[in-house]
Amino acid sequence: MDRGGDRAQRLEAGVRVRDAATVLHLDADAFFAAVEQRDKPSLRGRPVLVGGVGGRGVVSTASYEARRDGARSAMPMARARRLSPAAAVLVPRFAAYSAYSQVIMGVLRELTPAVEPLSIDEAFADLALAPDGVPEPEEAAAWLQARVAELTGLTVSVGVARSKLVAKIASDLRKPGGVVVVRPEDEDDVLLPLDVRTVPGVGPATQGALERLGVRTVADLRRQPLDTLTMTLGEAHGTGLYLMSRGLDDRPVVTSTERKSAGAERTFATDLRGRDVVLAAVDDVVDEALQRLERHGGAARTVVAKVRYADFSTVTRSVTFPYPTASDADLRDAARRAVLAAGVVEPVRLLGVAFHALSAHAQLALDLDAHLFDAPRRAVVAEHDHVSGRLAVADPPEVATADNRPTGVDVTAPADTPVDDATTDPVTNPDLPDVTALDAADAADRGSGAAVVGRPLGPSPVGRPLDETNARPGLDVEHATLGRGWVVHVRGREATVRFETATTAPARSRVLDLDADPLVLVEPVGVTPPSAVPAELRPA
DNA sequence: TCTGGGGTCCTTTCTCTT
DNA sequence: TCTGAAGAGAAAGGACCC
Repeated sequence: MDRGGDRAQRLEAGVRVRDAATVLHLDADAFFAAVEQRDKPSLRGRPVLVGGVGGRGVVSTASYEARRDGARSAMPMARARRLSPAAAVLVPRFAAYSAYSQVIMGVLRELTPAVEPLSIDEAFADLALAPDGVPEPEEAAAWLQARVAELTGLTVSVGVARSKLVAKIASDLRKPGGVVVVRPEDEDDVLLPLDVRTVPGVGPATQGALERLGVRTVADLRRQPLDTLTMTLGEAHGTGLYLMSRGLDDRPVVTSTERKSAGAERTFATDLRGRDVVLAAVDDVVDEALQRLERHGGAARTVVAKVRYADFSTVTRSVTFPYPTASDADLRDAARRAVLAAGVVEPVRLLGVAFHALSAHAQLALDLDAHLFDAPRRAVVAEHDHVSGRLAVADPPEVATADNRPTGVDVTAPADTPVDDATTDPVTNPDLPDVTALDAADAADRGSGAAVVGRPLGPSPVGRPLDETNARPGLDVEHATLGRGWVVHVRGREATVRFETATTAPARSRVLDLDADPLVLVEPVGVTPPSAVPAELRPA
């Protein structure tokens, strides 16, 4: 027997799939948009786009009404708005989604303690570990949907199968609000006709590679020899797809996973020019990244900077400490040096900072370190030159400057860089109105009643008075006498607001003079079960 | 049409050590 | 002292997911 076939046989024999459909996958339908429609009654039944509202924003979630117009996730927001001109365009409110998510995960845990959240709106659950015996898949799914609807007013789609792979595919087959149970004997009927793109892990690049092999469906994929797939897609991906095409997936439902990295990145409305402007922006991004790091252990050993230039090319550079550190100053300094190592001479579109090799405790910087390490608390900047293939390692300066920089890295700003970039750039100077974004907002507002205001938000504005600089469409606000509502649009000192919540009737928008009627930005109210809505306001 | 932001995982290339 | 092989670890880039 040929070695490839032998290997494939061993591989298949090593996978132990279950013999019954006990893996459940739950997926909340159009989650962000659905939560917005719950919390904003005037948007129910209307197209809603949630995502970045600046000139470079993309759609995170489109409601089903907006999808009917052709809007999709990951689509540039500008295009989505052209396709769905009546859509309300809102910024994401993660605090609200997180509250709804916790309720949904809690419902799953009523069913079984073995719940693996995949993201804010998706989870696996192992029905085989249900405390009171394994439930029938259809009954479990129906109960889940009813309970989630009762507590949140949202719909979820559910797939149940004997593996994560098939359960996840199944939950996607009858969205929204569907239940698909695939029993082992029916698996091939479901899997084989599917487009290979529906297999998790097959994105545009893999699809293109498979297309060149003549593979379009899962059935086509199954006909490919293992060696062909591993040579085309690499060892891990190739063997993974070989097994997936046969429904061979024995990954267990894992209830806890360790966070591997934490970071932040920001795309600027206008490309940044000049070293000082870039470094100032790095500090803002580092602040956000440090906040996230704090929530996930607080210490990291590696700092990775990402720089995306105007032409969309992306460069990453990293700095690794001899041991994990929780020192904000050290981590910030490392991030600045890594960004400089990436080079900042061209216009910068995006800056990112991520911390890797996380740990709960930073090692103490003992005097001993001075003996163990030539320079304690000093990291190494490694500059990997992919053209020459050589790695230049330099002892970086304590504080990087244009004259005092890692070897072989040109971080000098162009001589003609204006010194007042920070004061002319609307991104770094929030005092300047973003005229383009506001004009676009007006246009959207006329069509939709919901609007767009530009510029990224700084630190959390909750608790601050609403004004033109911190206003974003969809954010929650409160008025002393009119109560809670949400921002439609702010121009100058004039705010358009709808005073409505999940428990009120839809409200007309009201225009307020912020000097006479100040509004305060507030946290989302949380999850309101439909039963809390007065009976006369509930939909028939 | 013009491409977000949070992540995970994999592959390739290289260095260092034994 | 030099050379080569093997393995571990780091760095960078890329694909993918939601």
